[in-house]
Amino acid sequence: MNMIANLKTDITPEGPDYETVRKVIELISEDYRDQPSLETISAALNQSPTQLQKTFTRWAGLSPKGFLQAVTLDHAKRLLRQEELPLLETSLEVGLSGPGRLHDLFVTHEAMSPGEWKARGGGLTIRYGFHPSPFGIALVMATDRGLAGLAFADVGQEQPCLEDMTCRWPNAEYIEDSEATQSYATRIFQPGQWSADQPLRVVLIGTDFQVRVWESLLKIPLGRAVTYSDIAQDIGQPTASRAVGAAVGRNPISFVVPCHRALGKNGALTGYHWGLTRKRAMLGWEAGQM
DNA sequence: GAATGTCTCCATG
DNA sequence: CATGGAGACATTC
Repeated sequence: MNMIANLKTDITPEGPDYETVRKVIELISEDYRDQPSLETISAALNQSPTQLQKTFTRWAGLSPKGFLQAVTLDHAKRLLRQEELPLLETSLEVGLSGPGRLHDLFVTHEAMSPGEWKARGGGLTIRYGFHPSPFGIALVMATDRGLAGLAFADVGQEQPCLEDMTCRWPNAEYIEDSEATQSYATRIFQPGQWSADQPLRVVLIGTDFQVRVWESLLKIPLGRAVTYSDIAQDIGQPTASRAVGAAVGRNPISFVVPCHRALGKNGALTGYHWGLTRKRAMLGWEAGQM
């Protein structure tokens, strides 16, 4: 439990702001029919409209109104439709020089061998730590080869979140070491520190099929989105969209491997392992980074 | 648009 | 070999 005490001293204000933002997004997605005004929302959260506006904008880089805009079906469709650039064919190297990726987080990745996957994490040492993030509490997991896991939890839900992750590689050795994971957290959640010069090292641990799907996800730049069938196409199995969905859902490095940029063919968000609210939050937050 | 129902596909265990 | 899912599509309100 002392991990929670540590949170306060870590990067702020991004951590606490998310609680407010989360409630706003939740409220809006439940009552979207009534088009709740800023006043209604702030009253429900027991805050003044101006204060809410301020918190929200600090978090999102967007006004609540702009954020709402960014999370509508219309906008999602727009993200999907920008087909002028060769999207999934774009290699990381090509992306490096592309102006559209200037503000994206750059990643180099390696995949574990099938043998290593079969060992279910055996022989692997994984260090982990909880850190505040713009999307709630982030669980960061790293091997000496690089970032291996990134998960999210709401306050008080750290334990189930940790189990969700450790179950995936049951034979690994786990060491709580938030000092070791801190630099990853800082790097990932501060767009100012995203740079193409020093890409983030990432290790993909999964089945062959899953790894191919995750590699495909890594090619989606900030401000774009693809459908599950696009990905199926990209990995050469055009009819496997449903299996792709399952694989996307098992992505162990959420956010860094941008599974939130995978949408249904009609632009609907369709699902997210760490909660649809978080998926909305990520898409909205990213809209504010562009 | 949203909600509901049906059909199909394929990785996973 | 059974299973079921973060899909796709059609139909209806």
